[in-house]
Amino acid sequence: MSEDKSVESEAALFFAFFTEVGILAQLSRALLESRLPDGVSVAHYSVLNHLVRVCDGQTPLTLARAFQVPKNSMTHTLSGLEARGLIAMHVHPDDGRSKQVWITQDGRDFQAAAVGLLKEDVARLIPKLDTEQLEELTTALGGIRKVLDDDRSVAQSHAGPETKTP
Amino acid sequence: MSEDKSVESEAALFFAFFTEVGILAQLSRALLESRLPDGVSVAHYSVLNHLVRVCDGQTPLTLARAFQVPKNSMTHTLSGLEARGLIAMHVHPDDGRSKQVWITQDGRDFQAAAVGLLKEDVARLIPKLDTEQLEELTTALGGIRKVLDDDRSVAQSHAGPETKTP
DNA sequence: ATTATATAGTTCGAAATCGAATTAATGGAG
DNA sequence: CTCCATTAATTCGATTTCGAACTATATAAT
Repeated sequence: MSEDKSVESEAALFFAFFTEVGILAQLSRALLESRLPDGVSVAHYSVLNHLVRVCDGQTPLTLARAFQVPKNSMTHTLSGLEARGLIAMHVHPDDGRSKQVWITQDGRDFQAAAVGLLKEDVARLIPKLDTEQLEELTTALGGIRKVLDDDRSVAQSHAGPETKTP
Repeated sequence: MSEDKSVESEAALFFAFFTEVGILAQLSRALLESRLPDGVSVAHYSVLNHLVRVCDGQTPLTLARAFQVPKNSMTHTLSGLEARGLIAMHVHPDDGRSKQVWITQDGRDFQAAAVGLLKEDVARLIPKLDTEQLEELTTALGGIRKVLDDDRSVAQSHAGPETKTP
């Protein structure tokens, strides 16, 4: 094998990798979506999950950065959750411009129930997957994520200073 | 290490993996989107790319399946491309219900130019990535994709018979 | 031939997403 | 204290996405 691979083949590999990532993301997203009750989107579920598993009391902007979405998208998602009584938002005690997002008991109950919705799917799929490989892949993907994430500060002419990862 | 991992930790790994996949997909998608000219979406670009790199003359439904999107979404994407003169659609000679999608010379020119839009990004990122690892990862992800894809036929109560992968 | 069923594509309405402009609050410079 | 630049969140408008209903062709059964 030639050590000095052509730029083209490297680029092709680059695209193939991200194509595969994109397809996998779409497949898993579609599966999750099909399991969620009507009116609750993947975005809703993800935020609720984050509030339970990481922590609540964060600001909308912090959440937007954590999920790599524009802050107005997060506003929309949060207002949906608030309308359903799954979260509560209060003015931030230290900064009148900002808010704190707290999960409610209903929100916790919902999240706990939602985890079970995928139980069957996970049980069916796990035996078909190599758990050890999955672990290695997760680590490796995390590394690539970091590379891309760090690069975002560098990427020229990408105007928007908003939406940066923590 | 215990051979008999708990279901919970396996499920957690499962979620961690797909979370990582989702974040990577969003990052790469956002980068691509920021490079495309105004009015051309990632969906437009992907279809155009497919027509050049795989083949044109396929039907909208075939394309929808290839991209894992509902057929009406593909209709929308294709009409955008047609309005820009990047593709042409004709009634299928063998089936009056169906159509054939052909890329135009303008479409080919556009696709050729678009590849260059990401050249800088690829050149900047490739040195930060392990090419060999990227290759292994792509293969491994493809395997997992296949597992998920095959599983879709099994996944109970997933009503929609439409949108199946070729 | 006629009818029923299935398939390809479109239309329609609802929801999600996001860039840009807007409003409100903060914090610093003079 | 006042002004001004900055930051957090929202609102607005345009686009994308998708499920469900619809139209038209095609295929099979009788």
